[in-house]
Amino acid sequence: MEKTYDPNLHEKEIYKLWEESGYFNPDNLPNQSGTPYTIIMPPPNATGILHAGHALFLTIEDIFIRWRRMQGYRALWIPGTDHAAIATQTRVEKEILKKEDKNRYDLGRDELLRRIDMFVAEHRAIMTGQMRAMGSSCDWSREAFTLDEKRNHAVNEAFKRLYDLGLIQRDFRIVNWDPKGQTTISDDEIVYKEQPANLYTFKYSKDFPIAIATTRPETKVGDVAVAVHPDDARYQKFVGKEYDLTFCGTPLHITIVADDSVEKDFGTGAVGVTPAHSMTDAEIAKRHNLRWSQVIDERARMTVAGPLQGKKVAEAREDVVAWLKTEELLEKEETITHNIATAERTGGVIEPLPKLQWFIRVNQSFKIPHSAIQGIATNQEVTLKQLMQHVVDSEQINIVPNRFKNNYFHWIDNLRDWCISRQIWYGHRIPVWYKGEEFYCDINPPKDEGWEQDPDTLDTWFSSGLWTFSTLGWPDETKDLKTYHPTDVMETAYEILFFWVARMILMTTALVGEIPFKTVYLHGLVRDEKRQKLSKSKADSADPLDLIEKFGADALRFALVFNSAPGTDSILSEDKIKGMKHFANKLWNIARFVLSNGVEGVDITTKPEGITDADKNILNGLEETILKTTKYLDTFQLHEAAQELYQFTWHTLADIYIEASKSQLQDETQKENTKKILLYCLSTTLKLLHPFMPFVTEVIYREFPLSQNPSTSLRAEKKILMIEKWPL
RNA sequence: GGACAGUUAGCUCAGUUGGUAGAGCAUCUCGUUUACACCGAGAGGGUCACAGGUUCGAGUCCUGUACUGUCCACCA
Repeated sequence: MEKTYDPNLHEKEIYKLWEESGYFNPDNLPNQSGTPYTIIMPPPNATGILHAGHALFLTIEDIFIRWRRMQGYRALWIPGTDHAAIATQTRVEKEILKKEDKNRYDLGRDELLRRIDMFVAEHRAIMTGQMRAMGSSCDWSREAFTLDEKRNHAVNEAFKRLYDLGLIQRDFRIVNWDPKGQTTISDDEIVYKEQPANLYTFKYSKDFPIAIATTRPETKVGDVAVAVHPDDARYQKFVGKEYDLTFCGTPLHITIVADDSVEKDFGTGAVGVTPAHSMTDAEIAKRHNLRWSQVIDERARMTVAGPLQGKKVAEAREDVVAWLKTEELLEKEETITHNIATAERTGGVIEPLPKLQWFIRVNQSFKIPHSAIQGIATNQEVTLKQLMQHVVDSEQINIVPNRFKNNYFHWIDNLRDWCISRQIWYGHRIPVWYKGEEFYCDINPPKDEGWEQDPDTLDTWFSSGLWTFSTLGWPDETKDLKTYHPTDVMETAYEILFFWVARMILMTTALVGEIPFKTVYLHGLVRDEKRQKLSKSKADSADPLDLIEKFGADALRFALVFNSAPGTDSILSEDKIKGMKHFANKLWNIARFVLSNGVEGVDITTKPEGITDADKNILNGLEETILKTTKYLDTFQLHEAAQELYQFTWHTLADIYIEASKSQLQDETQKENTKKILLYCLSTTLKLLHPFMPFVTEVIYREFPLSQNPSTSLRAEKKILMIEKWPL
């Protein structure tokens, strides 16, 4: 053994040893009667490469998996990647535009998809390489991709079943339209940005009795009503009256309505209702049976006949304001700050538009075809919202840390129907065909002629929502599905609780009639030394591979979990990783000391007894560390487990007992027993540390004399630490 | 506007049923010994944001205040 531990000399070889052992696949584990234990990896987006944040989730999940595997569970960890529809297409389109000055329509659907596939293949290869370098003991034979053939099959089947249950419906509604990306997006893909804006107060015409206020005067050519609060004494006398007038060259028919949603104290207390270009206005319109008048198109240009026609909304706004000034209708112009809705991926300003789209109806009640969920019977009438609430409320699913429950329930309370159709090309095509007014929804195209498939694709979260069971073979009744579902832990970032976790719960309860997972473990964000959020879009984000090269995968892993609690953001500094590299080296040298003391033939199959006080103390200390580490892992406190192991290994085993052993080894009456205790402590410590620092512990274990670890398997010459029995 | 966190040693953070304040890094002193200088022995450093309250006892529970951060909603 060299004097200092050099990770680069060993890691690749050790990973190969594990991979070739076949034990990443639970079907090959020696204990086939063990309880199944499952984690499905949150699939990273195929848009980039992994950063330190991904390194954190890989580490945490690998710790759980390795620990359970050592405990004799049939531990399954399925790796995968996400096609991330909008994110990926946007990314590739940007690149093509920059390099070739071409847009998606110049290339055409087939060519764009071919380019995206190439891009994705390249990034998937990089990412799986990174996962291996981290030491991830996932089952590569079951690797999945959200857009591969099996997952596409699951998506089509899921769509059809939900459609047949009446939970998916095509409807003409106001949706979030991204004029830049030329697609609809869901409420969750909106990012609000605070910006100053002008709030204009004016009347439609000289004769109109009520002034209204708006930041978007150009939309007023689409107004059909003015809404006031029912209790507003100023306006009560006008309610029910109708006015015909001409606004900026456009004839308008305005009805005065009373609606509770209007705030008396904001602006003039009266709202110009534009049903076609505002969600809230559409709701008012619905309540009062008002018609819609669309005046803006998909390119954010005015469609209304007259002077504004064809103009961009920003220009039209200036024109309308100028007209108001000329006509002396403008009463007030003030600057306010307000939140502007933009698309998460393209940055485009959202234009609410009425469109015919596909929706998942979260408040629609249906008879659940099958339920193994406690408190929900097969064929019971439920809604998706109720299912999502029930499984968390009844604690069939636990969230760690618990405080995130509040967020979850709050999100569900505010949840509206989910728009799932997208006008982008990359993704799962909607399995619906049209012929005139006829619909055909099935997993395969209709046999007869004349049908045309819906050109749209599905929101990427639709396929991600199926992830925990589509990776296990659903809709087929596979052995995997029976064995490994529901899964045990969903380990992911708290950021993604709504986007993803909630949707997995929705899909799984409705389609499988089970919970997707028993525990949701949420980790925090990893920030760099400047407290900046790491993200794949930033070029300067530390590549885990660089850190591994510099400090070793074990040091990186230990630094990521050391002293950072679940659900809490943490800062990863090179100093911290360096400290953990020192720890790996310390362990290495403990091993060098123990193994250089002639331990060949020492029997550690039975637990040693202490002779001296030092002996007794270290054995007690070890016992306590075993108990504590196991308890901490059981309760998802990895940071405490890591801390405990660090303290024991360095400051108890090395600093105290090894020092004491030096004199004991000189004493003939104590010599043999001391060796036994040293070797026993080392061997046990390696097992306890293995889930956290798999490489160095495995390397050291291979240095044990053959007499200590003869292989029980045909697959290896020596026992593999990875499948040794956990000390408790 | 609503919700949730955080505020503990110079820095980064732990501290789960309330019981005499902890770790890593950094600092200072000493030290070369069957492993390790990526080391050892030792030391300094905190009225646990603030103000009340409950309690024999509060970093930990309750109320309020201040600052920082995050999420959700979104006002036309």
